Amino acid sequence: MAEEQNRSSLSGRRAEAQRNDGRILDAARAVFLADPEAPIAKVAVQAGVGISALYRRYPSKEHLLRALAEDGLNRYIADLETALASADAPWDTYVACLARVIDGQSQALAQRLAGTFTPTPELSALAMRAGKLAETLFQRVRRSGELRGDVSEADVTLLLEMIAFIELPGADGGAALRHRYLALLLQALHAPAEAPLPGRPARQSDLAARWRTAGTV
Amino acid sequence: MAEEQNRSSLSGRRAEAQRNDGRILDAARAVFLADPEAPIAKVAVQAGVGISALYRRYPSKEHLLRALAEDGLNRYIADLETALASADAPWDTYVACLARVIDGQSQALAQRLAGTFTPTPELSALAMRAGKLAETLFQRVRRSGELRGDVSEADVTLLLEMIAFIELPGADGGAALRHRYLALLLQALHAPAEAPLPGRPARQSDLAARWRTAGTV
DNA sequence: ACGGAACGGAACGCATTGCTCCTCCGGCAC
DNA sequence: GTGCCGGAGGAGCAATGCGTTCCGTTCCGT
Repeated sequence: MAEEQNRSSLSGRRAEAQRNDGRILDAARAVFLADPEAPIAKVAVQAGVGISALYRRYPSKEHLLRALAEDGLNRYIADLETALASADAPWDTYVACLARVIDGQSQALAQRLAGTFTPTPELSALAMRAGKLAETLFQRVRRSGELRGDVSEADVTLLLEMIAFIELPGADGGAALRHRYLALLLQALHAPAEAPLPGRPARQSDLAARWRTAGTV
Repeated sequence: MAEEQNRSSLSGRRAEAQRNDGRILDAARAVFLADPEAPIAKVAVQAGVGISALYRRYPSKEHLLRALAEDGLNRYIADLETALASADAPWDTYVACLARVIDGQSQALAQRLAGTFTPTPELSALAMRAGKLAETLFQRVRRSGELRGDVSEADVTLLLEMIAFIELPGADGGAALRHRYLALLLQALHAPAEAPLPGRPARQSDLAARWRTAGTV
């Protein structure tokens, strides 16, 4: 049974199928970013395809969500690796990286998807890898001395999530404002501090505790 | 302490009814703050009453939501009026007021309730009144010169909403962190600015445009 | 020309939810 | 004590929305 026809040069129906592949993921990203509990039909409409085109690729809604999460994590990891590979000043690199993360909304996606599906070991591994990279990057900035001393990495994570919540109707959906408020926050995070912050820094364990609160009874 | 049962404290069934009155609103606030689309049964459970006790007071879910919104707006207005009546320095007054607003979560409540019910003229009037008060307070701070010049009132509103999104499982639900991040933001908002912010300030019309985004196509 | 891959979208069954309604309980007048 | 009545509890109903399946259609590839 030698029926290998997986050539990269596809045409006609095959080409449409391949195009749809990407369109469906893009549509899913847009739809579930706007409403994490959106019905699957909305994704199909946004992608401009029928429902069956969707089910041909993903056996269930959960599989689609998992694919989306994996995609988002990979983008996030790519941003982190770019920053880690940069030879510029740590602080400038960090600022640029955070801006890219905010733009890509990978953080927002991960956060909104939390609890809508059960993670696979593969996804957990990806998440752990991303966490390690983020920590390395953070430590580098910390050692550079340009970050105020009384904020933790978990603090920055929460602040980023916070910014990702900003959403406005309109052409850019509030992207410009997200950058604006990121810049504002970064000025406050830049050493030296005007005054110490009240309360205790957030801890990583505070963040981890949230990955289970979705639909439990 | 003597059990000061006033005239209003009626005996038996009547007393229970009156207690339930407050418990239901408190329960509704907690439940709908956690999940704006929670079923009404959840409120009943949280309040420790049956469903009929709830329907005896509010003819429908929408009425309950409206009552909750009105309650939240009134708390918000009370905070603003307290600040406006204060004789302290404008900046300090403002800081204290924002802290109270963040604590009361009235902003978060209003935001999460948006779109779940159709507002009555009375509610709109209350909202307008709150808006006027907030603007007056903001202008006073602006004239005091202690606020960096390149942020608008809508910017502050969005930043407050942003902070209100911070939510963590645990005893205080993240209240301490909300104060922490409010303090951080206020340091960045305090004049003089380290560097001008990118982008344009948010406009009131940007905010107003969101009060309709519930079920748009 | 024909087999079948990919598609669109109606239809199905299930889960959830707002609300109603019947039953029961406890205080109060007599 | 006894019967009445306001109030509470919670099962049940009807409606709605959802994920998934299924079937008829289109059109590429041979």
